[in-house]
Amino acid sequence: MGLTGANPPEARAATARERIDQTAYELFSRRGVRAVGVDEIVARSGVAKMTLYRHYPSKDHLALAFLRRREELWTRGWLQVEVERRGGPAGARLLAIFDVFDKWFRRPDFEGCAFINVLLEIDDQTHPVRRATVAHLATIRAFLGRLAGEAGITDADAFARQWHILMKGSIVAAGEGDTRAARRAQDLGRLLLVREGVAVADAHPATRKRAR
Amino acid sequence: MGLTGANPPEARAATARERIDQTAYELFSRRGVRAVGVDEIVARSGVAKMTLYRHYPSKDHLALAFLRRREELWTRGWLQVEVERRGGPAGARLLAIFDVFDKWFRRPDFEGCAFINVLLEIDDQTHPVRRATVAHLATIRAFLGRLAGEAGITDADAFARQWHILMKGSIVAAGEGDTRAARRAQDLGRLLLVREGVAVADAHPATRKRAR
DNA sequence: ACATGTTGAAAGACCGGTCTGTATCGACTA
DNA sequence: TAGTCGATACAGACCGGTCTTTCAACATGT
Repeated sequence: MGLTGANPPEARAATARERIDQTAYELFSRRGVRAVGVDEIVARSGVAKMTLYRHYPSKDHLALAFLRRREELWTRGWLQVEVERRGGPAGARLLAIFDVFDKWFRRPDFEGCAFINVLLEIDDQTHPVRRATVAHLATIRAFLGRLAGEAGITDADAFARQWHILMKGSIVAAGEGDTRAARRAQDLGRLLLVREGVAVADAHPATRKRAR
Repeated sequence: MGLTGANPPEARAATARERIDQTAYELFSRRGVRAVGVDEIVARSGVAKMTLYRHYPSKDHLALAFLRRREELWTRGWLQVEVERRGGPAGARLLAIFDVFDKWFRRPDFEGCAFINVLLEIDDQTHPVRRATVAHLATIRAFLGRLAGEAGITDADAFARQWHILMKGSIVAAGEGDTRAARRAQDLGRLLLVREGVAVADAHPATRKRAR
């Protein structure tokens, strides 16, 4: 059939597909799924339109692939790696999420959370792309639940949902232009950890509130 | 010139404009600005397209008018009224925000926060519609700052920004489908009020955490 | 009271552009 | 020679925005 060659068996196909995936990642991450047309993806990736539609039967399928890639690169490959790299007890790693966010929010090309962006731009609750964003957000919450369990918190799911509210709220605030949003959410997170009986180091002196 | 009649001087014009405004409000609130076309607004409001474009020179102007109306009806006419109606000290009214949100989140036609929705669907930071959403969100924060001042909190702006993070985070969580998001955020808010030295009533027994 | 003129609004055709998705064709290559 | 890919044109729908036609309500002159 000649489908698999000798040297680059699917290297050429992977090359074209990878160019599509990477371009879609960059554009969808920043501007959402609806606001970016396939023509722009085709033009920027230097690929034929038919090539795109041979790899993905529709734009929605490409959007789903983008969300999977976003989880792979952002959630797992960046957020979780950066947090775990900082090590320490689980409580410290939970707080470290907002250290990572702080750097993220200050990047001039801050693009926001693609899962939230896509979630809010699709009204239809049954749309598969919207459902996928909900699932990917649940993946993030599962990571939080794991850390909560490690920290000895009994109701890890409730804790993870509260922590996730802090994360999502700070991301929207950063989108509004508040570059200190991560520190504000971290301060709230510290209060929650203390209430849950998790040992927590003091805040950095510069941002520490006066002692009660 | 006959521009102003006797009985309905501009009553007919106001009727047409009001139908446009109301239809735009319903559609934009739920689906955002980009996803709704002017043709649909024209069709659903039973108005001629030219009538719309005589009142608003462009769709963006209609979007700006919608955001103003949203602040008038939602922020001032609903949220602030419902919160103030519950009365009590400022701390209790801050917590009451999440009582109001709790009812809101449980409504089957929950539509989310239009300001957040529009904010996230426009990438261009200089776009006037996007800037308007930022301003309208600041209006909400000003309300929070007023309550914080009443509660005797020194840095009312920082407090308002933290409280707003809780509100926005819970709204996104509700959009994901978490109907308990308001209670989770309220619990975090209570921790913040206590830390700030504001007297706070205990949580409702049903949702109260075991005593520390 | 009646004819006349003005005006706002509804209906809908229309314009150029963009959307997703398809079809075609030519070049290159294994 | 078969199969992939890029380039391009195209189809059909929809986008924001403009324009024309038609009609009904009103103001005015006599």
